Amino acid sequence: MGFNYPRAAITVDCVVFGFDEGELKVLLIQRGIAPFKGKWALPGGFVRTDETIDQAAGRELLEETGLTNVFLEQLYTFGAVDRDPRERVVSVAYYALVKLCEHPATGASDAAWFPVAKPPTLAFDHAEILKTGLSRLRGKVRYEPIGFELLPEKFTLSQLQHLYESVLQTTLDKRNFRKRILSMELLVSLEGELCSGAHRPAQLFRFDAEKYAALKEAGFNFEL
Amino acid sequence: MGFNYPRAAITVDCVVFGFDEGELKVLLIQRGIAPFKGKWALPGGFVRTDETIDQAAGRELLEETGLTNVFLEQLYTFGAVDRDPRERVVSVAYYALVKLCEHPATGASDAAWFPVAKPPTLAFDHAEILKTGLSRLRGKVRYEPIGFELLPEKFTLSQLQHLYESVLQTTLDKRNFRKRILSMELLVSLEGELCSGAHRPAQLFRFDAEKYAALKEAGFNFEL
DNA sequence: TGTATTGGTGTCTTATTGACACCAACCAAT
DNA sequence: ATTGGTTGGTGTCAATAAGACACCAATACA
Repeated sequence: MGFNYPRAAITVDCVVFGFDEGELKVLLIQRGIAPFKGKWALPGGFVRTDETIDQAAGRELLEETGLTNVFLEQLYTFGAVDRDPRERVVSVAYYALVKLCEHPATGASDAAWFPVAKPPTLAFDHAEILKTGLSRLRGKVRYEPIGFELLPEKFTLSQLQHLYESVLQTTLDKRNFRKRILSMELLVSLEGELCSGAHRPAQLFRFDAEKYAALKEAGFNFEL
Repeated sequence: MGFNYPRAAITVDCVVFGFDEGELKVLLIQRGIAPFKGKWALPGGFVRTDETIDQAAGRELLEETGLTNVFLEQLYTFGAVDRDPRERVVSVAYYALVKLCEHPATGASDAAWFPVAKPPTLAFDHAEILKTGLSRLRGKVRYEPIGFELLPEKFTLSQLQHLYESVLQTTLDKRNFRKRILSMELLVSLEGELCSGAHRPAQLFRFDAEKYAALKEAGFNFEL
């Protein structure tokens, strides 16, 4: 049964997060065609029959934003009957985490970064998808070291703290934060490499992904 | 674009968990038709164009197992190209938690409960879906009070502890477990109602869902 | 030279976690 | 009636983790 029924189309949509100027941002595309022409929307498009859904998400991300080789994970599937005014479309949403500093150009001229706190009016049910993505990011950042996906390879402890404060919408004690994050021994201090500015230079660190993988295998749990 | 492409079919599949005889179980259906005729599979079927995916999951669960009014939540969407040998089928998987004691009959005669630890060979990629569901359940049971969905309305603290031990694959200290679970004040002691047997009778409790909803609203987090 | 800005550090108090052992109440068998 | 088997129910203490808290250092720029 089922093979002769009219079929829904399947799309992917990507909630692309970036962190810049101490603020969490989302990458949106301005639609050039109806419906919702001129409105901002999540990058995405139709899934082809010869590619997996994961592949479709990666492909659309590359085509629409120029981004590749970024953290990309399935988020949730949205299947309300009327979510697309044209016809039945089921969308498998993904979320991506981008090292914004290393991908400064968004590629497409119709793409722009918006603060997640005050996005423009979005097409389709993309506001709901964004909200779901944000909620997932907030939940996951506390027990998986995915925050590093939003920072450059080399970062300072202050940058990391500000990232967490921004994502979790809270403030953290500097000494306690440094104590906890360093006690996990997942950060490698890049001796001699400093970050300068109109103030005392800061020590740069990088996240040791291999060490984390090994520890995780052995039962270690990252937490906050 | 996209509207004239050949389209994948969309199905739902449900990982239905139950708890019985101190063991976590999953409800499977023996397939009566090809492909995988005679093999065991997760209950599921095609999504109709006039229903949401959530509705499809609930409907298929009712049609194939007779279960209704149970905890049902989206799990993950599986979209490998060759996961169905007939043609391209994308499946949105759900997981359900059933109070097995209160739904003793499975309805359909081709349905049966299997221990999640040693399921039979499954059709399609259902082994992977089951694995994903189990992993989700293990993760979620620790920070959301969903374990109660697997127990009768009235239960003893020992039953609850055995449920957690079974799901989390660990052993828990009786006194510490009771101390923690009671300290949350989410269990209502049903005075005078006892559970008898060939031993000292046990106090029955029920989970106070309204109180949990209120506390959660105020920022409370259930944990273990 | 001094002022503004961010970087970096340790202690102490309090709260949480985790280890641990015994008696109680019932049923069943003798 | 007594005994043995089985599960129910309870509190303390030690170790660990969490959280509050303030000052000096290094640089750029005026």
